[in-house]
Amino acid sequence: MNQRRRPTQSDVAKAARVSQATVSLVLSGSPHPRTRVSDESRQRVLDAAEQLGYAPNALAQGMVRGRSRVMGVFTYEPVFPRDGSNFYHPFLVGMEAAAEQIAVDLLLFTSAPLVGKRRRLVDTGWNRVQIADGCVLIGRLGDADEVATLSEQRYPFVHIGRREGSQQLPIPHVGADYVAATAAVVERLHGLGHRRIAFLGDLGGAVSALDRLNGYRTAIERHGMRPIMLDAAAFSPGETIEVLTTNGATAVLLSTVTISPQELADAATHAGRTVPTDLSIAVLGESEVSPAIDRRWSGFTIPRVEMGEAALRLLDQIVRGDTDLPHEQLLPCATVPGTTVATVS
Amino acid sequence: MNQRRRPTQSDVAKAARVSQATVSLVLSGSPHPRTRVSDESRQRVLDAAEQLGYAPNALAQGMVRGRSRVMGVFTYEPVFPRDGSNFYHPFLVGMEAAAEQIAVDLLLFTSAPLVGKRRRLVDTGWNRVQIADGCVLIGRLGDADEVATLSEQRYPFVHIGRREGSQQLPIPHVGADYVAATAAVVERLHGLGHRRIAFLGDLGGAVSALDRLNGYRTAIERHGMRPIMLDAAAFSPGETIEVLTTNGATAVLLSTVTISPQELADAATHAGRTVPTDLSIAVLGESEVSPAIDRRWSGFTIPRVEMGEAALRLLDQIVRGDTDLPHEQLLPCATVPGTTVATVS
DNA sequence: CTGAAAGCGCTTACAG
DNA sequence: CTGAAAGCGCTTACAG
Repeated sequence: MNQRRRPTQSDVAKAARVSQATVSLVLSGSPHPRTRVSDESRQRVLDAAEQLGYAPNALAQGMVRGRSRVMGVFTYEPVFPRDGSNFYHPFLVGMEAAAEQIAVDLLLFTSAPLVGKRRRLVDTGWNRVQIADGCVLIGRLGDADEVATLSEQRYPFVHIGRREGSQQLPIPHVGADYVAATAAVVERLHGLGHRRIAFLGDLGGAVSALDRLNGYRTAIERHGMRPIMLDAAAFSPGETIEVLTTNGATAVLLSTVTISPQELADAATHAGRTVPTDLSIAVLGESEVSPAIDRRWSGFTIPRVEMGEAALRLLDQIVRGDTDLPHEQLLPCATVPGTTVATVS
Repeated sequence: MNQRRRPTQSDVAKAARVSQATVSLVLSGSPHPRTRVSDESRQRVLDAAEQLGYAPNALAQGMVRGRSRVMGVFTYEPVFPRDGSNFYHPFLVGMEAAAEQIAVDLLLFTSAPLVGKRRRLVDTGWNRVQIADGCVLIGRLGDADEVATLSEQRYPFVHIGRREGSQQLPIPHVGADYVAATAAVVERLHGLGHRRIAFLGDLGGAVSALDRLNGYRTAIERHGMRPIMLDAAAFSPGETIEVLTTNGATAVLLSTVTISPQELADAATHAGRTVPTDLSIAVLGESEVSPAIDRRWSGFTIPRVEMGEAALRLLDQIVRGDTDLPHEQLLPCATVPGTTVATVS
């Protein structure tokens, strides 16, 4: 009965007594078409479209234009995990803001089932990905092969988080400048009189961990200090404090998911050292696993909202075919004054 | 150079020395096709597709099938507001879980710009909406006309939150059973000996508020008690306590965004009444504005994750053309024992 | 200025 | 069993 299908350009054309092509020209033609339509025809088309409630089929437009004005967001883990942790939220805040400005919709690839703990992009999600003009990739579990495949296929994408590619196939990404931010923390501590500053981190090999380590080393060496690097995985909080004391450290930079700042502070207290009077603690950004770090911890925060925004903007430029774009965009981290660093006593 | 376009079925056909139609049949034909392909051809097609890295163009499939396996999520306010509030998050948790199971992707309509404080669905977003097979609508600011337009156009959609339509055009929705949940709270208090139970709420007229009020009244009358209904907008917390005392209320149900449970409790303390000894307080679900309610408050919570899941499931059924679906699906709220109600003293 | 035509990449009857 | 053809709704040269 009322189950009428949506009107198409042909319907409008019939009503306006023009050709379907003319309708297309009037309703969704380029602003500077090579062919013009008489004002009379144009008006008839406009009226008919209005009257029929015509709206273009975005799928058909997307197909012929090769663009859909949809940007994909692929996360290797669930975007909205059930456990209430909320790692991706800030990125999405930024992406939504940017999406509104560049007028694109965001497609979350929720159809790719989790295999093990992560989603497979290329296998299952591959043909789905192409619904979008490009894709933002987020997550720690990113697979190098998958990313390489995207590159090879010249599919436009931007990775959130620093990521090394190859000379021929660089990986466009938006990251945080951990090197500078970590160096700045060292500078700050040095300015407060600290001369024995330790680094407690996951010395495994993640890019983001290495960046922090590099920033630490550079700044330490610049001031002729001796680096004290501890692998968080090797010690319990109590042992860590012991080692710090043995090394005469008056400050420690924390870059690990193994020990929380609170655990470390508790261990210090337990050992009779007061934070920050006897030991300054600085946190090098929220960890990805437990993003919520209280603002009272001194250190820096990762500019996630800005990273989300920048990633979508960069992706948009890539999709538009802008060439000569930098493959790397590093955003500055914001210093957190906090209350856990102080002048050396 | 390497700027090769993605291979199409025609490319595969050429490589496999069959027709494009045969490729379609092999690669994305229905499980029970009316025409069969010889095993030999099939294998050649499969090999060629593999070799060329063929993946179907989901846009083209969507167009010809009239389905895209994309479900839209339309929120009248930003999904991810910058202020860090997080109203939609639980719904998205549920929708993502359901999306994975029914194998659809989620399209967030972030391209519709905010007009004033809200997005316009029909104007700007209208043709975008149709990229999706159907759409989940969430938000307090829903416009009745827009929803009516969707109904008239027979566009598949599901509203989250109870919503009355008309006889001819009912609005499919998933809500929470506030009536039953509120009645249950009254029952609980009655069981604890309370005989003068007040209701403090926004008596304005939102459906969800009326539901709670109805549940309250029904339960109150069932036990022959006298209803005590207070408009939260009319009193300060201090005055509220006064009125409650005057009315001899030993318990109060809180259903308002005007006064927070904590404010009310503080006012009670200030007036020399201890919670819950002298006054039991029950909270009738998280408010939409400040969703985080501590579990220590007795009352109930809104099953948002489940609502998100149910909404997407219902939408999927509607899209599949399931007829005779109930237009309303009410989910039970979970009781929160809490520590703010006690036996009447 | 306007219409007929080709084509985007697919699916699905319909002939051979 | 396989191919040629039509068509989904659009855009964009190309003739009149």
